[in-house]
Amino acid sequence: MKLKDLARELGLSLTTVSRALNNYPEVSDDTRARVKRVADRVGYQPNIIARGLAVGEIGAIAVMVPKESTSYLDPDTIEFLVGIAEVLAPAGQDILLVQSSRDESLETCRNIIESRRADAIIICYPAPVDSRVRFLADANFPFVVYGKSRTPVAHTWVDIDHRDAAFRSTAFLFERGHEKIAAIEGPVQFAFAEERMAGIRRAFDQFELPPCIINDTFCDYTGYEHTLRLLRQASPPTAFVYGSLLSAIGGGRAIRELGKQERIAVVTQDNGVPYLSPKNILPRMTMTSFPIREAAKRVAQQTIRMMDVNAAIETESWKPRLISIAQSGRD
Amino acid sequence: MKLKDLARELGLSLTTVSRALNNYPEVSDDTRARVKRVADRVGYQPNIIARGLAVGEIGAIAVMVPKESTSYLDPDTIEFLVGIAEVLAPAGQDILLVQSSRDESLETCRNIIESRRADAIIICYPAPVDSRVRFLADANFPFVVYGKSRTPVAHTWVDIDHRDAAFRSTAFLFERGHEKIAAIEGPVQFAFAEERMAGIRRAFDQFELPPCIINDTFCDYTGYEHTLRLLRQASPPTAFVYGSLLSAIGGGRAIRELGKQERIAVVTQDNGVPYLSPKNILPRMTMTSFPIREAAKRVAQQTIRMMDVNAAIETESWKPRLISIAQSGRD
DNA sequence: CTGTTAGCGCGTTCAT
DNA sequence: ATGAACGCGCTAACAG
Repeated sequence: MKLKDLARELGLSLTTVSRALNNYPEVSDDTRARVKRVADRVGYQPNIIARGLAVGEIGAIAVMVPKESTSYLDPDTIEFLVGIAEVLAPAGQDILLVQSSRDESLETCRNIIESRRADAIIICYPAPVDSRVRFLADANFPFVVYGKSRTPVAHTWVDIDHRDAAFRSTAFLFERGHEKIAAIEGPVQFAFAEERMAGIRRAFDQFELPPCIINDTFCDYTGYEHTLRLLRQASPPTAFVYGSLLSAIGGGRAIRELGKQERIAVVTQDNGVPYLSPKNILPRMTMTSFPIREAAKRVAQQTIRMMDVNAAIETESWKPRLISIAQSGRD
Repeated sequence: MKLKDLARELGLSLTTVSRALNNYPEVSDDTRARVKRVADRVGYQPNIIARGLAVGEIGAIAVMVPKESTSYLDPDTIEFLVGIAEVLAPAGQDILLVQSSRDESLETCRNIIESRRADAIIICYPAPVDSRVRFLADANFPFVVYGKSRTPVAHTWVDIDHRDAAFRSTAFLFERGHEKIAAIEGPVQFAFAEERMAGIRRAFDQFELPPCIINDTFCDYTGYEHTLRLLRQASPPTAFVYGSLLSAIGGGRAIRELGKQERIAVVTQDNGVPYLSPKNILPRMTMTSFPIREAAKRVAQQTIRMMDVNAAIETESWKPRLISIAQSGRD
């Protein structure tokens, strides 16, 4: 069923039918009513491609999430996607899920905008300096970044204040008398990892101690292995900071295995993933917490806003709550 | 940069350039080479929409996943999506992520095919009798279902043998002397839940005991609450079967809280989600295991196959492994 | 208020 | 081997 068929059935011209369906003001109310009624009855659906070609929009937004060869869509990324979907679906925008590894990300990005596969792009977890940002800004293509990068181009982004969160996490432990603290953080190829490291370093500087930071993929076994290794050292840490609950879970396992769960303090970043409840984890952990789903909603709203031709650039930084848990430690 | 621009740049006609890029046999080799070289240099990308309009294909496959009001994309669904993406991305097919609740799913489905938003549809977790199956089959639209439903229409599907897995899980416990077994299973609106219940009932029948099955959303707190409630009964179960690791995690927490982790046996279904490692869970659990990511890959391959006009209908059922863990129990 | 006409960018017959 | 012309289904100027 195409527009032409519908027009023939109604005895109207193609144009009038189109206008009636798209709520143009110049069609009479009863014509519009009649058109819509019949369209509804015969189940007419406009061909989205033809419409896209005519209007120059496709009704979809691409979400670029990182793909590393050994990795998977982690729970945080998923929660992010869920938040995006919650805003975009009611807005009638489809989501184009695009995974791309670091070195092909610019190419993928180009591909999306030149083939007009999407009307806007959301970049999730940018690199410290991300080539896509300049490219998209130059191309004047609507985009929003989830993550504060150092890319020297004005652009709209939303992020959690990772630097502040990491600083407070570390300081929290220092203030409780810990002197040997280890941080298990994410890969340096991501901006947020850099931000967290800056916060952690500041805390170490302030308490005049040399930093101990490890960077690796966030997942159970990396958290486990690094923690185990560190705890087996001659003078092991008495406290750990984890950049992700995933690593913290693995780290917690290592701590339990060594029977140290009463003597090691832990602070972790928590993104509020419902099924990764810290309640299940031992040892108990203090956390900096911000629901990534809410951040994602803001990203989506900003993206819709940026699709307006003369939208201004905005940035948003959200501070996580510190949820202090009575736990073991040196004090 | 459009085809016309490229043609002008090359001093060739639009047609020839198009044919050269699409590997038509009638263009001379050096013309083709020259065209491709220049296209590559100037970064020409065909407009996917215009191409779609001309060819009648859009280069995207819709994945319909259930959305329940209180719920989120759970880890299993995500792993499923990852598997889909692993196959579809290299095949040059985009993924259109579509969440829809049960009662609007048929409408959403219609919408997708009538507006030609996608070239094929993947249905994830069908209802026991799913209206979309008949609709898509009637419309002769390519689709594959992840999940064995009772819909009386021949169609291509891929699934894990849930009935067998659930039967073996339950029988495993009976054989170890348990007589009071409770099953925490998924919502009956999904076909897989029905399948699992059939398997569980068969085990109960075989051992001539009345079944105890609870149906609820799979998540931490439902697992927790049902388990807690049951364990506080007058004569509580000595063993639990969980349809999902998510519920099992919550259930395990309830068991630990009551200090019964040495006396309760647990069997769970495990979909091989990397970050939900059962290694972190107490009490230890026996599991029926099958990587949902692998199943998803099969689904994606089947979908690509079904996009061929005269593809035959195929069905695949995969048996999970039973991974027996030495654990507490009555024996 | 309604209809006619011209694109949107590409693939593809039909000529040459 | 190459090009001109048409159509995919729809929207948007431009008439009337």
